[in-house]
Amino acid sequence: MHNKLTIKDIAKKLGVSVSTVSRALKDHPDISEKTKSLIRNFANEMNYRPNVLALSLRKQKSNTIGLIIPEIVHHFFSSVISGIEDLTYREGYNLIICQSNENQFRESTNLQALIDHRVDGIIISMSKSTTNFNHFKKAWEDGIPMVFFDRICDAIETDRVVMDDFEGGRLATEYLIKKGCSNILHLAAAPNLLIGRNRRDGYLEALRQYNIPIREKFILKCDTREEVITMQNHILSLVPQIDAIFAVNDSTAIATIQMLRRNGYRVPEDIRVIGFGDGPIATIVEPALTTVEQKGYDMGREAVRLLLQRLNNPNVPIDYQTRVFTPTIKERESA
Amino acid sequence: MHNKLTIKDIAKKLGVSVSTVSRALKDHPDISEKTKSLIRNFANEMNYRPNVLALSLRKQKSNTIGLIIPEIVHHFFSSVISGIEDLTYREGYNLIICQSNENQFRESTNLQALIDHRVDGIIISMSKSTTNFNHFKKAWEDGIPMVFFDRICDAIETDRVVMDDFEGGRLATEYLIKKGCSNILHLAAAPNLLIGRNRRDGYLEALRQYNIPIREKFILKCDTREEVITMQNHILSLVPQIDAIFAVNDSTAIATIQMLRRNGYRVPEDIRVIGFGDGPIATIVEPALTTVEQKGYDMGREAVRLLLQRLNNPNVPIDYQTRVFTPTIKERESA
DNA sequence: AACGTTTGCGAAATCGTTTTCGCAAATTTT
DNA sequence: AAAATTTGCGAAAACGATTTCGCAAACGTT
Repeated sequence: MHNKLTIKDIAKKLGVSVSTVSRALKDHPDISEKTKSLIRNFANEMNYRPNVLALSLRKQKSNTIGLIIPEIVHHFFSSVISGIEDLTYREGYNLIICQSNENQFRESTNLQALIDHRVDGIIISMSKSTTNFNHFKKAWEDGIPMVFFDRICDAIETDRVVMDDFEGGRLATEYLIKKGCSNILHLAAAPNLLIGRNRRDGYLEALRQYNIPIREKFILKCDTREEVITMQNHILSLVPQIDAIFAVNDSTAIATIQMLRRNGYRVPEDIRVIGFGDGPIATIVEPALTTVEQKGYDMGREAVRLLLQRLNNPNVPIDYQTRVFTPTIKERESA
Repeated sequence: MHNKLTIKDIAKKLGVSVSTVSRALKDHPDISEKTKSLIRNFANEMNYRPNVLALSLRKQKSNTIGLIIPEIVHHFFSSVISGIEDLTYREGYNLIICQSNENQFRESTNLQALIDHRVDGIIISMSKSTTNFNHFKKAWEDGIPMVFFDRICDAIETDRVVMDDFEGGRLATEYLIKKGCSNILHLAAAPNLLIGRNRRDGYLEALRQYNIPIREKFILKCDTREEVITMQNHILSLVPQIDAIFAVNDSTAIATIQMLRRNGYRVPEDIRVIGFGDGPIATIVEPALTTVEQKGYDMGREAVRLLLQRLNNPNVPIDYQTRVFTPTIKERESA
């Protein structure tokens, strides 16, 4: 088994040197057409395939890029992976994927493993639990090209691909205001999450823009389906005073819609609800969820593009770039 | 940049030979404790990391396994990836992921790329459009260990991890029958997909078991949300004669439920609907979808286990194994 | 003291490529 | 016809590790 044909075997079989075979297969001008076609035909016939490992070792380039992602089973992240995979495939790169499981230790191990594998570059979204950035710093000092996306690490300077969460929060809130709402409840994420803070700040900004007073009690920490259930009574107690809800993510928004309907409220007639982060669940709920669209696939592709730009110009120093994806409102029925 | 320290550098710096360094780092008994600790300390201090590429080339083993998956953005598949990633990580393997996008040509290219990379083994779920199996046959003849999961290729003998789709189909149909239904429409997959055939056969078996006549017109090729919309009129024309629907997957089931409700039917009172393949969308729809549970994460882990079993016993011939995951009904409200 | 055995290490081959350098033979130039 | 150039190819050194083989020095045995 695994009797892989090598360039050496071909050379022996054909009575030429390995250098000649190598050159013939690469169409080097030093080799005569006659020899070239002899070698090429034989190689094709025998289905010769070069050993990528040997090649990478020799060329000091593995044509592989690494990806560290907090969680694969997650619509946004899997969309990003898909975008990354599509582009790397087209460009002839391979993709090694690691999952940090939101765990700093594992993230650090993954990073080391990728570097050990001599990947040409790394794309990362940081784990939630990461508070120490030494592993990133070390990799950065090693000079390995990195692109952060979505959950960026601001302790080091790298290329970045991010959503404009602030603008997303502002847009969502503005959308509700333009529909005539002025008492808007915000179901927010935990305050230590940058993303959540930005969305909340966008919410606040929209209120300010339209001269709507900000009320602290209209901002609730509530960012999971479960939490909606736990906080049901609290939320319902506020409902008589509000005419819209902006939830920090879709599953919270959907859970809220369902909770409201079970309690006799109509969406969007009585209360408008808007979410954040367009996934497959948004189209399933009734009424279909109006939400802020997150373009995971495109962000993935952009991350690859930034990385390749660096890989293809290894000695040209390029300023670190940050690509910002401005979200758009995906209008459906709930708001 | 990228001034990676090699074993040669260490040898030179310490005035010993490369072989000594290599052996010292691997704790070979031929090396004296004194030399060992000298070398080890230096290596640690300088943060030496072996070059995996060189190692793989020398050892003829890359410690990498390849995965070809039809679509990453898909709850079942991303669960499988997660299970695969978790176990490969724990066992010290790396994972190269390719996405065939349900495209035979790309599947074949991916396979070749993985083989070129000298992965130690490959885990695959076949693309929907694959009708020619030569690429698999060639890989099989090359002797590269393969494990198929879910969408297996029955043209070649390999290890397999499958759902018992037949039993799933039978269970789902039986469930409906026991609820008192006897005119059950089956929305089926394309006939070239084994999975779809098995689910359909399970459906037929249940009907036979309960002496319910089989009617060809109650089996429709319709396995996507879009197709439900295209075939809406056809489906609605059958509705007066039926009391239940068994859909080959969840998104079809959900699209059907919504289509039915828009047309004035109540689920499950007028028509019961059951799906297949429990994902997050099943809990979102109203009424929540009763469906056949698919354990993607566990299947992924099992695929890795089968593969490792072969990789760890390279010369022990093991009979090809097929691991069958028997599904269970996840009872919710729609059936 | 002569011989055998162990200890500790180095030289060199190997894995499969690419690439620099060199060198005959063929060809062109003078 | 001699000199200069070009053509076509091979030898060998990388890339970074492991591993077989060999060999000197130190040690133990009679």
